[in-house]
Amino acid sequence: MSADRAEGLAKQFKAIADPNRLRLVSLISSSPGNEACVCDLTEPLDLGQPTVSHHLKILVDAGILHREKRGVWAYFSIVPGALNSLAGVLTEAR
Amino acid sequence: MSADRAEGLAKQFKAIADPNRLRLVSLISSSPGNEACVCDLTEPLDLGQPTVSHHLKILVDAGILHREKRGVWAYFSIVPGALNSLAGVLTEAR
DNA sequence: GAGATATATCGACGATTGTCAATGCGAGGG
DNA sequence: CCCTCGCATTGACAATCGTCGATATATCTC
Repeated sequence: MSADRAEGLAKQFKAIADPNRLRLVSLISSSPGNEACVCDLTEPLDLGQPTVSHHLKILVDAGILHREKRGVWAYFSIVPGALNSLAGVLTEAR
Repeated sequence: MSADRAEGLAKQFKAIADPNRLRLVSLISSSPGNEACVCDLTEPLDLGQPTVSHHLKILVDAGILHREKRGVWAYFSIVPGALNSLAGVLTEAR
């Protein structure tokens, strides 16, 4: 594996290598419509709103979550295939 | 997902969420016999021996690598199923 | 336009991480 | 027994990370 590819993959794995971000992904994927806004995510994680917003930004920057603003709310959903792509790296490197 | 489960999974993802550790896993899996010792891994990564040893320890502690000492050498191999288990978390949380 | 609400950004702080140089440790060979 | 070789551990350092309080921005309502 090249150093450049390893760098890119590491950034994506770093994005999900945090307990609160793992729970964010899990919460969003199990939400109605497969999407959720920040106000739905602060309470179950017991974190402040700026912290949740920060974690969501990291997941969006890594290409794992999609952000769509509708009115005052920002709805986050999982980018189709993003997690499968990461999973593929692990299964083929066996 | 419970906070405890998220904590445990995050530790495993953290172990592979580093470019040099991703390359270590890749190097070991593509080595003859699916194993390698530290001296085979320092040069391709361009890192010092203590640093490589440190990264390998993190991967062993996370249950991803297996360490077997034969004589003076320490041979590292990938724990069967460890990466598949992690990949499964990503595919089912979609 | 004034106020309320949802979210993003900023600045700061302690905690963790990746790396290295130096050193310790165990196994073999002479 | 001493010396060498492969590896692990320690201590230190800068860099990054997770979290929070304060503040800014944007959108809706009245």
